[in-house]
Amino acid sequence: MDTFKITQEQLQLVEKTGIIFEKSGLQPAPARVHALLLIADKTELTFDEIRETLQISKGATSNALNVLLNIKRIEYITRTGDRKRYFRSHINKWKEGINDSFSDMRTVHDAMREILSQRTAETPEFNRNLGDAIDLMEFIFAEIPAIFARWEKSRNQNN
Amino acid sequence: MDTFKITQEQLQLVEKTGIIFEKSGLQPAPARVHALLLIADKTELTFDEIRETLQISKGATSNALNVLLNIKRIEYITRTGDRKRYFRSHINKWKEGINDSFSDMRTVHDAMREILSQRTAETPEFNRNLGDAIDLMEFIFAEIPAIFARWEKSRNQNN
DNA sequence: CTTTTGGTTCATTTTTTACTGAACTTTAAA
DNA sequence: TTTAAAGTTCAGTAAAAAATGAACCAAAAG
Repeated sequence: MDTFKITQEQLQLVEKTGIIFEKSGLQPAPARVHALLLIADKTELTFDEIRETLQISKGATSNALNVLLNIKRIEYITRTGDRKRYFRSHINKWKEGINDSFSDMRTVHDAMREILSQRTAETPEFNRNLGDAIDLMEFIFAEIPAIFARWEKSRNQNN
Repeated sequence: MDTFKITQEQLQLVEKTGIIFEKSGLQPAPARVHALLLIADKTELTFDEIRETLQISKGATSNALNVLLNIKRIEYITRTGDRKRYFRSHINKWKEGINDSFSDMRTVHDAMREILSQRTAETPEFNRNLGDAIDLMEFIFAEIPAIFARWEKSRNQNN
């Protein structure tokens, strides 16, 4: 196992990016693991390489990896005759990932719809504004597939 | 002050919606205050109405309202000869709000760009995938204003 | 003035979240 | 048949986030 190296700058970027991922809903350790797998020169890291690099306990490492596997932010590969798992970012499937990032918005949207359906009819202006906001969100969601398609197209032209 | 009333069902919906808002980054008390101002039949509530309805302390109420005012999720109005402030959801400015909900995505996007710029050149496939993901995000952001415009248009037609 | 209203502030406490590390499991070598 | 490697699990603890409530403040009313 050629000992994997990371620079101080990279480690700082891991912390910085980790905080951004925390804000997007990940716990601290999973956030840093995810960042590490995007930043490290080696794109496939073992449990122990992650643990040592981030200086976290086995328990925290195990938990972080399983959290990230569950939400499909990472995946792992194995090698014949090697019991270790090699974890890597799921960046090759980023398209699904981007789609997922809209799902929080969808959840809020659904909640708004339920609220509107429960509201008193005594506040027509408020209800209309709320309805408009819901409408616009729906409109945006409906447009997403077309945007993906247009992107694919503009991309093929530039190749 | 005609005592403002809320049903058990509405209160339950406040809790449920509050949890959704928590997941989108709000603290528990601000999340519930925000939900209350969307759900209550009375759309303009005073400090004490909010405090009593949600059964939270003055400190927590003060903090929650100021948090929500800062991030522009609520606003308040005053009435001549009345020292109280009447808080209400900023739903009339929901368009800006929806735009804001993309800003978390932008933050992640910017982080990804920094990561890509720092990456080793030794991993071309990984870098290309990361670059593609960044590209698609940029493409989506660029399309948003046009979507807003199309929505306005389709809306005017339906009126 | 001095009392009341409508809050704010902040030290302390409570609650929640996250991490540690030791004990355990499972598979594969030795 | 023992040892090691690669994790998992979970009780206990540490740390962080959030809420309480008493003291405070500023403006208006009495």
